[in-house]
Amino acid sequence: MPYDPHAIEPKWQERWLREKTFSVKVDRSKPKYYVLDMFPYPSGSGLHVGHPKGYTATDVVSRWKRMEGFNVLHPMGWDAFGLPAERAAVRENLHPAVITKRNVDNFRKQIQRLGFAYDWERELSTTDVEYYKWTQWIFLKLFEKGLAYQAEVAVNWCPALGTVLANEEVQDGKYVETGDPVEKRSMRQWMMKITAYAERLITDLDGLDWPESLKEMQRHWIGKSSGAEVTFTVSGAVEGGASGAGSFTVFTTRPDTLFGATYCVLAPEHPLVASITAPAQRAAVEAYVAAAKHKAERDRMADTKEKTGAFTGAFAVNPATGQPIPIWVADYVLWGYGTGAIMAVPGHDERDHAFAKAFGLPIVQVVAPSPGASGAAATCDVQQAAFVDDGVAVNSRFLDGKGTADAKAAMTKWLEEKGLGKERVQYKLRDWLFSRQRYWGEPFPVLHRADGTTVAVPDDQLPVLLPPIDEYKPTADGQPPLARATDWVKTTDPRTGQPATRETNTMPQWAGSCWYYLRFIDPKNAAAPWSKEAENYWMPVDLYVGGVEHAVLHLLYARFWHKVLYDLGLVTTKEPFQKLRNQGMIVAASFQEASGKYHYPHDVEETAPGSGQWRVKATGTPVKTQIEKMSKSRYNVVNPDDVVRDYGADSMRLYECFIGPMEAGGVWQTNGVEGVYRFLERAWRLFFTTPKGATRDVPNPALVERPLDPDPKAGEKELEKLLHKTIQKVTADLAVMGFNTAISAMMVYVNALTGRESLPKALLDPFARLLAPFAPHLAEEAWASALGHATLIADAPWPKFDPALCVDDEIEIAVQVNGKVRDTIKIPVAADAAQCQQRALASEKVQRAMEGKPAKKVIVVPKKIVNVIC
RNA sequence: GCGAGGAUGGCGGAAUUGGCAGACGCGCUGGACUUAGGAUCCAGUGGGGCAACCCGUGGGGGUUCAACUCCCCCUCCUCGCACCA
Repeated sequence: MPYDPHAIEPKWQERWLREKTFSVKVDRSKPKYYVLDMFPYPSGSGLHVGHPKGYTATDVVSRWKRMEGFNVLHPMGWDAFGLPAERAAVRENLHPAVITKRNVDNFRKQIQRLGFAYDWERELSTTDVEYYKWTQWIFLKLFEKGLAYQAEVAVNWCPALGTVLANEEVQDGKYVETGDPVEKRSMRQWMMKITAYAERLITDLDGLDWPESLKEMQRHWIGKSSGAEVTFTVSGAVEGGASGAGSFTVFTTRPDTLFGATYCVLAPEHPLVASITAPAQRAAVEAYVAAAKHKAERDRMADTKEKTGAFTGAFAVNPATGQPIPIWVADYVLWGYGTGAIMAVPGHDERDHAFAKAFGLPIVQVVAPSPGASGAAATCDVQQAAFVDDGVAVNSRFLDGKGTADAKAAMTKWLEEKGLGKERVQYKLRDWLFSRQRYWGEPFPVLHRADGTTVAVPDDQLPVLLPPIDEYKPTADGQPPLARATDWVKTTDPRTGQPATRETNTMPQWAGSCWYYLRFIDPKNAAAPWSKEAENYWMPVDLYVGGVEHAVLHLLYARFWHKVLYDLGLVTTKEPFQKLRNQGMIVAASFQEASGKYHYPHDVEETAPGSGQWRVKATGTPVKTQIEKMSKSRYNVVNPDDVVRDYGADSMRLYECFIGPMEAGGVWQTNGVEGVYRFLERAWRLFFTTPKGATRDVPNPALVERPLDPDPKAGEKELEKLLHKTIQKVTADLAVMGFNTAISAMMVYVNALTGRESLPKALLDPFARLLAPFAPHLAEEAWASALGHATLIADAPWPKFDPALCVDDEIEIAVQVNGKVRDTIKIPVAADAAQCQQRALASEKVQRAMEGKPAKKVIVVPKKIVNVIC
């Protein structure tokens, strides 16, 4: 029986588990390496081949680092709170914990089948009481610092579900999953003051080894902009008599254009709107504000082309010109950003320009193109289009002639001197809405006392357990599910004996994932979330791998909590994840009829090989093929269990690596799995053979314990060089996670060894170790049964290469004539330029290409190329 | 609209960062072994041409002895963000 993954894989997996091979402890005698996967949400549908792409990458790295002598921490756990389990609980009438356990067991089994080197002793779930106890504890740290607070905020409320929804879950005023209508409602919610950390969340990005695009996304999300705030007083001289009381402040990044501010706009939610609106305008303004209220914020942002608004009848004084300018209400000004009010400079802002055009407001030019400008930056007709580039101030009295940067500074200084404004930095980032009206999440460890104050549950009474309830639905009067546990809700404050009620909101799913990487370093600690010793040794995470979909939310929330913990002296690193890489998404072909109906890949066939035309096998209906994201509804999900069943875990792992660069994603193709499977078979046959008539493989008799044959004709010295080059290549590729090219190099090596009559073990022993991080089961089997080692290859040292053996004595270089390759010549690697030139010119092909003309110039790049110019 | 990334054989992808484009794998073609092959092994495989050669890295221009790689312009694709003042 040839290579049979099923005969060897379970055996080694059991042994790794039994011997706790990958369980690690703090060991100061070794350098540490902490490799972390973004832990999964254990869904009911199980793993698909996309998950293990990242897991395989981290596993290869952790096995390699381990062989390099590092003490490698590589844990796995479950981000298991969340809505899907709660919905399934309602559907199946089971407790969400039961559903969760079922899903976790399934995920664990699926993951273990792939032979990952996880320290399963550290497994955790965010739903474990011993885990969420500490999530609550950390929450209280934030609460005590004033970073967790309650506020009335506008939320997306879905009456049908009885819960608030995240912005991403709402589209066109409907819940994306069910289509139930969603309305805006003002509710008391828990908020996290992440905005207090905005500046540090931006600056500390600089020191991180993360994809630049991802850092950029976070910077944009935080959205820092510098400018000034300017105070406008409402002028009393209004026709119809709106009282001139009040003033408002605007934020602008272009204080230099203040002279061009020809009107102001308040957001519909701005409190001043009601008080300044003139009687004659009242009906129109109120109608406009009411209409704006009904538009979801997302919709409001969606149609940016049509500008709408209403004139309040009031005027403000432009502090620079002293002139009254009208105050409008318009929904293009957002209440949630800046001050909810703007000064409009239609000459130099596209939105203001569009609005001014729509309502016939004056447009004034206050910036002219710089003298040296060209192209778009040089043309300027502000009546036609806003000029938004930097330039030179005009029509701006004391600013005239100043460049934009100077003008900004001068105007800001002027405003400060007059007490009319000041410099200001503004962030797009808003505080984090931290509560959900759901059951399956961490209860807030707080008590609302009868006197209206909210206090922390004392540390020694943590955890606040999720109470059992009869139904996982909101109450009839719209309270969250936890309100059903009336005995639990009603309690007393242990410090004062005062009656109190418990919080019925729960924390969002992000809470548990904000600190799991810290629990992994000391998961069984009952006295503290983690020990100082463990934190000191293991942190920070050296390599964190996950999907880009967490680019902002999870990674920003976790960084925020980490910084709070840092300020509290609970962690010693400013940032949790030093190096981060994204794995690409795996997609697959799907097959769809013209009617839109999808078919499984095994239900369709190609009309003729290579035709690219496909049809349904049973009916002959033509289907179109397309490459799409894997999803159940598209019938194109590939389950890793099936791949393991057909080809084994090692092939699955290898294909995940070989499909392309790790961060690039790729198309899943069964043929590709067959390709790596064949490679493993060839590798296997170097170590084992099946004797005639035998059912079991025996060590390959060609494997011999002897020194390499020095005779060049034997070719073994050449193979030794190839071995060292392969070690060099694979090692270098691992360092940059270039798994696909590392495997390619190993394929070349195996192809070179294949078919040889005699195989000195010196050529195979290091190769088995190279292969071990990628195909650990096969490597262990070869290591033990064919090479005769008693210890695990997982503990073997990583092979070293001899740089001297990585260079050839003689190399082939190309010879060009006038830039075209005409010949290749073999020269000693040490040949100098003169020798190269001489050898090149001696070539017959080169001579012919030169057509008898003399060489005008010869460029020689040693070890690379010779180019003869004639 | 803004930002980032990308475009290389029939397909997935390589290319030491300016030095023989297409490593490796899939697919395909031919052959060997076979009762058989959808197993295995060997050979071939960017396009054109009998050939010498010519043409080829999305398109156009440029720099250079030499460009997938650097510069300018354009097209298309993917992913973010999107009235953020």
